[in-house]
Amino acid sequence: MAETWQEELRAKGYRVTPQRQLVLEAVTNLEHATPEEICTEVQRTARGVNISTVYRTLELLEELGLVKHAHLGHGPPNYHLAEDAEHIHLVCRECGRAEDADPAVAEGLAERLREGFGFETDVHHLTVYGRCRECRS
Amino acid sequence: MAETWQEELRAKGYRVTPQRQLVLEAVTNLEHATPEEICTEVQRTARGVNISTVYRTLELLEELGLVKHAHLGHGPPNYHLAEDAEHIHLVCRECGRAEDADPAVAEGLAERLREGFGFETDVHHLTVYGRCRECRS
DNA sequence: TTTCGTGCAAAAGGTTTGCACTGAT
DNA sequence: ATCAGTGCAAACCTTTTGCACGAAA
Repeated sequence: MAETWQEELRAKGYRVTPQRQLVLEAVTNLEHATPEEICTEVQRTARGVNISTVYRTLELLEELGLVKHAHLGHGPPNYHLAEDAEHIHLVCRECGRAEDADPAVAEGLAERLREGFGFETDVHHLTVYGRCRECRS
Repeated sequence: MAETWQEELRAKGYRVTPQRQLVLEAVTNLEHATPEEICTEVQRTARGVNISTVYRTLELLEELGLVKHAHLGHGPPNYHLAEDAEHIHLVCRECGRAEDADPAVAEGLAERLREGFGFETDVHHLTVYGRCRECRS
């Protein structure tokens, strides 16, 4: 970590604002959250922050590689820190809940896709649909 | 195939309508399509069909197990016949395009998830995010 | 002081719903 | 003759955009 994200922002001509710091903090604290949830969290500290600012900030932070998002089922996307431990999402089609699993379960998948399709897999965002233990019993 | 889907519909108290037949035909012909695209296809034959009918019909057909849907990135969901050959989706984060791959590339994944999590994987709906060959070069 | 970033409000998708009428049974 | 299904319009929800003001540099 040679430089902080604040320095990186400034180096690229972006400004460091309280809103941007708060959104990043919220993503850090919530771990997995929708834009709406992030906005609510931010507003606990700064009531005035607008949802459109949250969207714009998330887009920026993703561009900088600080956060990532995944699509888990129907609803809005789900944001988390890029530096969080990699994991895959198991989404249950029946109860809709998502649980995390170690990327090791997908061992071999990334290699086969790279060799067979020239496709560089983002294991971070692997989403597997199916039925969870509870719903099966 | 002991009974046709029309019989199945009637058996469950639903009615067989031209709209339902057309939507199922459209899903069959388009192979991978959004509700909007399906609607457009249906309207080539029956101009009056409304998008809300398409949504209601897709929901019904999915309930009956005739069609399935997957979420590929940002946009609207993607419907296809349930009986279509199983395949996984490779979605490129850069250009947004999706290509299909043989489920064999995910060999071992389903087994590990079942044993480790009691999770029954729906290989049909496996979506892998990453960067495609073109965008990498 | 110069722009960039923000809040606000409106627009823009995509999806759902209420209602009266139509048509499958 | 029923009442499920449909078209239509409006509501809804999430996300994007235009604009004028406020604040970071």
